Amino acid sequence: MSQRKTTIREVASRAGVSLGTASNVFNGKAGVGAESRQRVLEAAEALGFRPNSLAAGLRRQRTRTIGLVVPDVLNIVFNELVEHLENIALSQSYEVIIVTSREDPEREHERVRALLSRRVDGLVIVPTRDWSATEREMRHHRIPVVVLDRVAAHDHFPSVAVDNAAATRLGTEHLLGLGHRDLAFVINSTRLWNSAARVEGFLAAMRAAGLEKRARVLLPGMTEEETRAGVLPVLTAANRPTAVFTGSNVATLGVLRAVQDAGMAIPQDLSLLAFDDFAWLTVLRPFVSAIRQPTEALAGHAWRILTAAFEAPDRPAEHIRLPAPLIARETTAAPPGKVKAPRRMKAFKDTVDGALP
Amino acid sequence: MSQRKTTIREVASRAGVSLGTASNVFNGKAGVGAESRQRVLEAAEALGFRPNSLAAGLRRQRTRTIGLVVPDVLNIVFNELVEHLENIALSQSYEVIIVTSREDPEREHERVRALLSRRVDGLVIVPTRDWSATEREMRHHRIPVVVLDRVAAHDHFPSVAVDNAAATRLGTEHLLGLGHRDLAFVINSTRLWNSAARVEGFLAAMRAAGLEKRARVLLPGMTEEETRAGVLPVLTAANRPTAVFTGSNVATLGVLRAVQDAGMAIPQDLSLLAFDDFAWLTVLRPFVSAIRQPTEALAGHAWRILTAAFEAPDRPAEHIRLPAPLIARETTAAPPGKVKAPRRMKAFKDTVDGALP
DNA sequence: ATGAAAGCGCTAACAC
DNA sequence: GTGTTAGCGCTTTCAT
Repeated sequence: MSQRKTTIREVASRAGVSLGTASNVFNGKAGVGAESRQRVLEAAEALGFRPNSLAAGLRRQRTRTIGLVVPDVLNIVFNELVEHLENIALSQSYEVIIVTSREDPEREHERVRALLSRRVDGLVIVPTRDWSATEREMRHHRIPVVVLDRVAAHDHFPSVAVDNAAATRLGTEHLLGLGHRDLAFVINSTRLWNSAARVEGFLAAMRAAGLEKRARVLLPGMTEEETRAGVLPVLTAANRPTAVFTGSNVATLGVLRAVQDAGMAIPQDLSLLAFDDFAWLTVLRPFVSAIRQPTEALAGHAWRILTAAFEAPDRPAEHIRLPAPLIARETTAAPPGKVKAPRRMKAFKDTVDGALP
Repeated sequence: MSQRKTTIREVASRAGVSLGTASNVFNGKAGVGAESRQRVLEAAEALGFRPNSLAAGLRRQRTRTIGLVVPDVLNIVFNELVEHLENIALSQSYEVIIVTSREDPEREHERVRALLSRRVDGLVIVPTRDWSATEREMRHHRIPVVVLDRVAAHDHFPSVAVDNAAATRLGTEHLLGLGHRDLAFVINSTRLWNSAARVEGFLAAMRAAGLEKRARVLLPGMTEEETRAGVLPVLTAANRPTAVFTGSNVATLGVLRAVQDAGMAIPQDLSLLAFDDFAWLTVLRPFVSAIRQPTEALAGHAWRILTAAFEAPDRPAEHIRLPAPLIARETTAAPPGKVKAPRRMKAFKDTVDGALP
């Protein structure tokens, strides 16, 4: 190999036109004779010409490429976001370059710098816990940015996410309505702003029910294994919760493993409600009740805001919050105590002891 | 924004050195005075300099970037491949640009052209059913390519995959050993060469057991929904199989839905063996027996071969086939007939009628 | 050890 | 409608 690639110059000379004319053909510019155009196209075909987008981007100072930073490619939520964003982008003849931070602020920063070096026109980022360095870099470079999913209360950049607090409030009320009183909310970290909002929604609902004392928030760590290990003891304790609400996919996976280890049955011994829904939750038993994020709509807003910023860079930051519906399936049911001693519908007043005999 | 980005020239002049010296600093070239180096670094920091990799790539004629073409970002197998490949690449200070074909040969071709325009140094591709156009393009451009996962019997390019036929032979023997005689193998399409190999392994094992008449191969389509719709009637027919072996994730998902629709219980009514294993299969009930692809090893080989081709482009194509282990869990058990009329261990000789009463 | 200069392949501005 | 030309920002000889 290493045989030099065909350049537009060679195409032009083969077609017997000037370099500029050939360029105009490939860029669909008006003012090229039908015959010349035809000859250029033929020459390009014959020579196997592939325009060098490095050169074009360098010259044009725009790449029609956006960067997308996600923490992880193994998380289905991010996959869906990637999928939708890429589809929208392609439909507008933009491309997206995906990089992953692996929940590591340093790697995130480094990956963003790589994107900046590639001169992407804009950036969509799902940030890590501590992305201040990354954020500073982006601000410094004055590149259009949209923060997706893991938003803060007051992001400097425009942001789009689900209304996390409302979503967990909804979920908690569902559990409460089923008769649960001892609830645990399991999430990886509250350093993520959206996680904090999820916790907040959970707590708010518990508070409204006068149950704040019975509300437990577990923060076992960022991985599935840490979650399993951290949750297991509370599941096997005498005063264990009767329902667990997980704040993310990895939390759900970890809790499920802990439940396995504890030899418990869902929903007989324990109810489970998951944040983030996807296909496998609906096909293996028990079907998991979940809160579904509208990933396509999220991606759509992110794209809209980003491209608007291409036109008008200095418009005020828009902040979108979408509702996330709850889908009740098989894992959320009445607590075990309920069966033995049916409650008398005192609406959130008294208690049913969820502890096992 | 639109404020011009800092260039290496500005950095150099601020540091009081020539452009070339600054360049040498950023590329870690020897022969730069410690003092100059220091000044350049400071200037770069102060100015927020980000080297323009478009310009560098254009000049250098190499981008230290590889392209990765996958059919889909929602399939966990491809996600794992992406994850591992990206990690290896980054550790060698290469980057990877991921594009998706969505199982569409035209989109695949178009995406590969985009990658070519970006002047990636090499390509790893998980091809679609009919990638002849794509393949021709790649050959024409004489760029190093490795075919991953969806390999053919005799690929022109080096290839790495699991030994598909051996894997399904293994799986089929497992089912046979459990006492099943009426087996169905469900896969999306045999136009994928690796799928063809999977079918072949299944058939070979059935033939070896003298059961070729009882072997059924179902090709319901590329989507989960098509699979569900196509499989449901055969599951509810009088002469239904007692075990289903699915050849891919989407087939598994579709079959699971069909099983749901049919109101059947796994493994009591039907055994299920899946090709491709992952976390959720091990955490919701029943735990699904599966054949696991060693994705990390696959990615490792792909990378090794690709980078070897950077050094020696004309070496003969290497073809790697790795074994894929079977992990027996809860979904594979003895067929229902077995309970009523235990077989007398005539080793694959006679039959147990798997049809339900 | 450092500087000057050529040029990677392309687009856009301008001339004809 | 078409051709010419000047860079885009960088790396890489080649002098010094």
